[in-house]
Amino acid sequence: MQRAITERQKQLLEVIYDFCASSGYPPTFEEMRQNLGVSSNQSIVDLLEKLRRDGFIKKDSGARSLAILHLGYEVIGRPALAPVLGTTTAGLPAESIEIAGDWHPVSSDVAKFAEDIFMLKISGDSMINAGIDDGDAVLVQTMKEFVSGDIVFAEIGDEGTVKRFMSDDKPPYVYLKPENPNYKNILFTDDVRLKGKIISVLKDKSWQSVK
Amino acid sequence: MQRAITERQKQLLEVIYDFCASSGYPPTFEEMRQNLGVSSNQSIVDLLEKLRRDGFIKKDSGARSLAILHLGYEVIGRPALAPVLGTTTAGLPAESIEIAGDWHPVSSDVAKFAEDIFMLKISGDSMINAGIDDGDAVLVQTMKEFVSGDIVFAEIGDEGTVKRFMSDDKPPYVYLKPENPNYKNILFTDDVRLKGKIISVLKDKSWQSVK
DNA sequence: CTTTGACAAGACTAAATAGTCGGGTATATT
DNA sequence: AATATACCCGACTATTTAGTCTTGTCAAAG
Repeated sequence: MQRAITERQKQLLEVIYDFCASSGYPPTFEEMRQNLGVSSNQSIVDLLEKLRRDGFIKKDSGARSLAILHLGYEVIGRPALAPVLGTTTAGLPAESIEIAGDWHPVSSDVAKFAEDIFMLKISGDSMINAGIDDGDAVLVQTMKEFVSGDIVFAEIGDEGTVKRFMSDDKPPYVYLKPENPNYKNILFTDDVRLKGKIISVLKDKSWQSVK
Repeated sequence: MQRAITERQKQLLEVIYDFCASSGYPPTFEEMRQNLGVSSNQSIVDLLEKLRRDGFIKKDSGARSLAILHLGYEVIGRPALAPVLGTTTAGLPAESIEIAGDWHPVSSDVAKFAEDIFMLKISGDSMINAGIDDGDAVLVQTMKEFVSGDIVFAEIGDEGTVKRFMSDDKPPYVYLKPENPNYKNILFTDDVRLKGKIISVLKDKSWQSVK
């Protein structure tokens, strides 16, 4: 069960990247064959499937329907895509996260981390004093360790929410703090699972397509 | 010899852009038809030809073989660069802005505005309650009109600073408010010039290049 | 020494997709 | 009135393209 990228897979990834960079759109199987120097579709099919399985690309059905998601160890100059998982709440934890199946382009600097990054749309006003308003979007980097003061994405039961993580010497010790005086702190129970840290806040409609 | 982009052409351009942004690859004729709400291929062919003629897109033969080139009325489709102007202060307005000559890749959604966008590194803690910490970076979109509550980038004399713009009915009427109780409001004088609004906050080191 | 995974060749089929043809309307310009 | 431009319809064809099938090599792992 080898999951590290192989030399050949890396080469194909580079072929795809180079093609995109110079043409502006992704290559066909035929074009990948030529640039990789193989004569069989099956080679491409196999390699693409592995790249997809390991999260390097996304592949839909249809002509040229592939996109590079990120590169594991290399700088890539192309906007990569972060999955938009759905809408979370910055108010009362009410709404569960659902996979929206949509993708948002992120800068390639961010995309370097992208194995563990996703994007959430915020609804609610419980974090307005932290600069996160209703309608904003946040990029969440999944991680396991947090320090007091981090703004985190947490699941409470099966609901997702964004709050500030607080860890004190005195009661209530460890809790999630909404950045809005109208909301109460959320105490830590077994039901609360921290998933990641907010690394970027895209204000309101600035992240959406412009009309 | 009409060369201005028409409303319909602009709509198609937006359809293409939106499709690319969410899928990572360009749309087919069929997909463009659906998103534009027409039933004929010819409509797409015609519109594409005009967009191509006027330099908005490139079109090769083959499936999904089109790409948005650059701008006409907006920057589209490719990773753009936002100039990093330097370090501003979120503490006492102390340091003047200097061109750092550095560039940061931004997502293509942001890049649509990019003629008027720049990025600043933040030093100081005067905006911590608005979620902007020392070491963060912000994207500033230059604009001329502001509403109370906007987080703005302002020049005071020859120094740059990021604060919340406030406009009240009662004294002190119009002022810049640090989001940190340890700092005092800054009253509006002739010396204060609002330059733009913060549209994105990139937390701490998440925006830097990783090694 | 057998199995498994990565990779490849070449031929084939099914489906997606571009692109054409021959119309049409509306509006503005000359 | 005549001409040009932008835009649209619906049906049709040609081609591109993805994807499958079958077979094979090689190297590493158990």
